[in-house]
Amino acid sequence: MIGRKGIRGQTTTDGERRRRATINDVARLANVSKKTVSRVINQSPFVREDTRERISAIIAEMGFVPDPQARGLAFRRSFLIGMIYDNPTPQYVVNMQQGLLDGMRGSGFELVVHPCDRTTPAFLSEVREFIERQKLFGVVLSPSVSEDKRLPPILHEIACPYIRIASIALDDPEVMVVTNDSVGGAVAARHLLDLGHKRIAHIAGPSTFRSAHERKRGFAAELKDNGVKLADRNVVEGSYSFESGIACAEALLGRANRPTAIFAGNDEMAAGVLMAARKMSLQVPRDLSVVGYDDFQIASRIWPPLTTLHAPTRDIGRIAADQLIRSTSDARGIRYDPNAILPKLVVRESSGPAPKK
Amino acid sequence: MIGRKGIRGQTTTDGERRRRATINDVARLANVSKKTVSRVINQSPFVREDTRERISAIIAEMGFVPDPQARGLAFRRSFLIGMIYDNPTPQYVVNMQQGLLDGMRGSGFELVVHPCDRTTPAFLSEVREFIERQKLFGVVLSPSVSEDKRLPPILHEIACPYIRIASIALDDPEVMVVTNDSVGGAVAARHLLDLGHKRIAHIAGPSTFRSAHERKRGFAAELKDNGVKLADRNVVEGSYSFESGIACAEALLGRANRPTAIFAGNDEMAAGVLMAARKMSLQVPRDLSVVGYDDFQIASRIWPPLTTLHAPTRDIGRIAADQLIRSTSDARGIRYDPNAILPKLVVRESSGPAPKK
DNA sequence: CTGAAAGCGCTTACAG
DNA sequence: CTGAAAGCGCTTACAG
Repeated sequence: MIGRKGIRGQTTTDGERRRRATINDVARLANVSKKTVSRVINQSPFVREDTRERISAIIAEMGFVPDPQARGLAFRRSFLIGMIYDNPTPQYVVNMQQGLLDGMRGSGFELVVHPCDRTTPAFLSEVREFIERQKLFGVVLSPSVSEDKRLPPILHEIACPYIRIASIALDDPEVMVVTNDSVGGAVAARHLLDLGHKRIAHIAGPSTFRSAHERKRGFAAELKDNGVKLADRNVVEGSYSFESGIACAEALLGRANRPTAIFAGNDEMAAGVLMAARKMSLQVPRDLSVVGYDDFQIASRIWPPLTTLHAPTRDIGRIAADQLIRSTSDARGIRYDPNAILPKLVVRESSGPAPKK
Repeated sequence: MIGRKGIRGQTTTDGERRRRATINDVARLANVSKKTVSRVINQSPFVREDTRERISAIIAEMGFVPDPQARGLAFRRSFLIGMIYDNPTPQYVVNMQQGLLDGMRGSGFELVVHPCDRTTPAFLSEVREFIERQKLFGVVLSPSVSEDKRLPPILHEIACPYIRIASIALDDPEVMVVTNDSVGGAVAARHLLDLGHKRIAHIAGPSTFRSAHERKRGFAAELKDNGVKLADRNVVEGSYSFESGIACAEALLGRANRPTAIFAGNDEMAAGVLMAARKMSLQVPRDLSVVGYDDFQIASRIWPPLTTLHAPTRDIGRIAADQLIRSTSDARGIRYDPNAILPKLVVRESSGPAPKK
């Protein structure tokens, strides 16, 4: 080799503008065809070991990285992963994105974000168009789009790998990351039972979210198993918003024989419960215990700091990306420990012993 | 034409798997060369009007959309816009993303998100690698990466268009969206002055954020113009975090002759101030007025609801994307009204009249 | 105003 | 195990 001068790597930073190295440059230097370089890039087993090593060394020295666009054109598939979501909570969105990026790091894939509105008529065709146009490598569907029955058939039709994140297994285990929200509901119930509560209420999330149903189901079942009935009149449905939390709490707390504990379907609604309690001059947790769900930042900012269920959203994202990337390789299959992503109770100051009588 | 059967549009949804239409399909149907179709796609003026109309009609009927990957390969530039950020606040990130997507809608561009850590040694080379590898169409830099002096020269070198979002004009106006945080600081000062406060303190953001400096500068200047000095001892520096807000507030409020009003550099720190005040049994706003900055969701969830400055982050994002996309077209130049993106005071319950003596 | 050729940087399908 | 040819779907540079 005639010194670094002949090498066109993108790592050189000496002012001079130079084009990035291509597969042809590598092939020339290695004295092989570009097809052989391609085999090394794509880890084909049909390359002699010493050839592979020689080429790998040259690739490393040049800092050659294959052009994802050219590769994508030839593969008829891009190296972009789409995150498709319609979740209204910023914290969830950011945690999930972070997790996906964690799982994609070093893989050469990039993350394209795609918020959408599941209630519009154009929703399905719009998502399909997006995927086909960008020839996405795959998509991660987060709640509530992940729960839409109409999407998987379309994704199969256009041969787009996907991972669905949802509170229960709605699909083949290999394409699911299950967040087990019913377990979280059960843990919330156990916590309140342990504190001696009997008159317990629940503010559920909107029925359009599967998580709302699962959190309620786990909560009610655990209460029932311990001889405490969650009366219908003590269950009201909110929209996962702060304002709906206030309204639902006012309804529950305005009655005679009001509940001594409320499990809200998420932190935002729990914050609304605290606000309503304050307006009604109820002390939390003396007069009323409150438990939320999510453990977003808000949980520790409000007063009193909120007892809640921590969902490891970022870890879930990392696992989802990992599964998606492996789904098209030989290493397919489920590799994560489902227990690692169970919701966990975080006890703060919004829950306490049931008032005596 | 022999009916819809001969047309390979991606809008057909009749089960049958068919490849997407290409420029060749359009050319064949229109009886022109693909080069002419290409001219129509790229809005070249060198096409006869009736030819253009005929081709446009066929494109519309087929639902033909050019493959961004192939186009990108030929153009040596992708149709991806990168958002590069290191802001710790989820709400900011999501609002900004939403705004960028608003500005990109219908343009054919997609948004690739790229969080990073400005403090690592590999930061610059990593960002450069990302842009070069993906041949990004352009990038939007949000604070605090937008404030890094080292980045623009690199972006120029690799000919990557960019927009910087920052509190002051750090660059050519055409590549900036300026958020005027000093104006927000001044408005906060005026509000507290109007309420009769004299002993006023400030919890600044970290000096690594330009916004921290600008908010403080505007605040101090407005106080000074009205004969109130912001004493050095009444200015402490936090990190924009909740915890730092608590610590700084404890330092300020623990002293004799404590301030009657605190302007915190953001809502998170303001929430910390409220938490500290509560622990010290100070009533807000009776004993202490608190003003924040950002008007994120948290501002209306905590107690008392926070008086704060609303920054129209989503609008700013939309404008940034719009500027970026236009920067490479004939329609370049600044098109937005700078007044439209000024921070605005939102008065809630955390600020009130200064205590009498 | 329009087109035939060559090329963007890779991979597939086919030989050897 | 390795390579020459053709192709992915577009655009640039050059003719006419």
